[in-house]
Amino acid sequence: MPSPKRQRKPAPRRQLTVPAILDAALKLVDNEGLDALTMRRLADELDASPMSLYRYIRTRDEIVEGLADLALEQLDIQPPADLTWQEQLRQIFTGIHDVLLAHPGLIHILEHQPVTAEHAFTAVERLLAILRKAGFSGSDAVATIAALESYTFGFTLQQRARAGTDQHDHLTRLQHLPPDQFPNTVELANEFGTWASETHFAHGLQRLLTGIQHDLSHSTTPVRAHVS
Amino acid sequence: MPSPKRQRKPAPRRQLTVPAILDAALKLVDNEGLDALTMRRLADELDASPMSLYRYIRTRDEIVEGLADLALEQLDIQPPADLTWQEQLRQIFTGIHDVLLAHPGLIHILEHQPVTAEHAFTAVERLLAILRKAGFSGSDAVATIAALESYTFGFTLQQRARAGTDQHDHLTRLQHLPPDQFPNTVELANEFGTWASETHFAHGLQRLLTGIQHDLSHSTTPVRAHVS
DNA sequence: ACCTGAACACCGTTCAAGT
DNA sequence: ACCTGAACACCGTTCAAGT
Repeated sequence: MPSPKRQRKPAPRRQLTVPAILDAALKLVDNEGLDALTMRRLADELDASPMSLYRYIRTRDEIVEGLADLALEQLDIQPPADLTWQEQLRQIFTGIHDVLLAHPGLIHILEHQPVTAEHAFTAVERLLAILRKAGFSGSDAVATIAALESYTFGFTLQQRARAGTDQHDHLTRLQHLPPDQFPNTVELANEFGTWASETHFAHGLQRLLTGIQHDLSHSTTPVRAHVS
Repeated sequence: MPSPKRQRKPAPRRQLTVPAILDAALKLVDNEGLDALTMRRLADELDASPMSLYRYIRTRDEIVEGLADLALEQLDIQPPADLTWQEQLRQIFTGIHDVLLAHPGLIHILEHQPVTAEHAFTAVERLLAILRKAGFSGSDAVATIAALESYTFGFTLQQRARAGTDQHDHLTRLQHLPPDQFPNTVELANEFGTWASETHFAHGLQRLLTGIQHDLSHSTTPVRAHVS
């Protein structure tokens, strides 16, 4: 005796939405890497057929783009304004580094399609503001951002690549190189155990900032500078 | 009247060899990107069946590893010994940058599997020698190499990503951001036309070297330094 | 409107078979 | 010894069809 109102559908069947799809995709990419993001795997995760996703996104690449934006949302870049510009930059790029590490797949996304995401623009705007206020010329500010971004990006990439390898193997391999051809490498093999560590990141970032500051304070001020 | 010696085989059919396979693979990757490196495509290029390649290599990944080594061979890093260490480092990392640009696919290979290739070791050894001679401690030398490599790597990656996008589109998009939210970005939109240019690379590298030098000359000398 | 199964043109790789 | 075709378990995506 079936009641007229009984509902036999397996569950209220949560609606598919773009955010739900992106959430599932980010989880997949963080846990298993960008390669694991297949339409079929993703659909499985959402208890749907691969084709149903195409109602919401046009192509797999569109999902990938969306992921970049999603992860960059976490970049809430507002260092205290009373810090020196060096310290503000240091905090911002350390924050970027942290987000990149937290989402292991993100870095492989950003390298293929340069950051056109909305949230990237707000970060750039804030960086420009800090640098202009510190006295950088417009073109110098842009060059400076490019340098800091390159360093942060490249470093995190090395860190990621390193994480995927057997560290012990690598060190013993270094130790057993022919000492006549590789005297320094063999002697310093142990030092490579800390290669691309967090300490290295902070140290290098600091050095880059030092160089930038040195450059700024020793260049002729743009105010009525004469070409000699 | 067939002569007993006549050979009817369609051509001497050049033998497949590992170097031949790698050469074809590198050509493919340089021209069409890492994704174009398919066993089937590669076999086509060599006028063979996909399966024949498996006589010489165990897996596609093995080809990719081989490519890294192949491209790094071109790194003939011997700057004149009478230059300052800064200048020697500058030349070496500019050289690395050039090789990475010359083989657009290489960078996407190196990021996934950290450089364990034979030729990478000789570059590291030379860098260590230069830095030790300049007075760097062992651990500092390693940190310094990591920083310079990160910068070079990250910069080239941005340059590559940039190359794949419509530059004009990007600039006009920057120009038309809401000026109240993005005043600096809009004002400096034109400056982004030179983003990740060769000039930027040289400038940033120089600044990083300046920071490294500054650090070195201001740190306590390792000779009988007291901990205060 | 929303979802789906079958199909197409691709992958890397295994296996048993050809010369 | 060297090469190969068929097959397996995957891809992204199109298309016509289901409710």
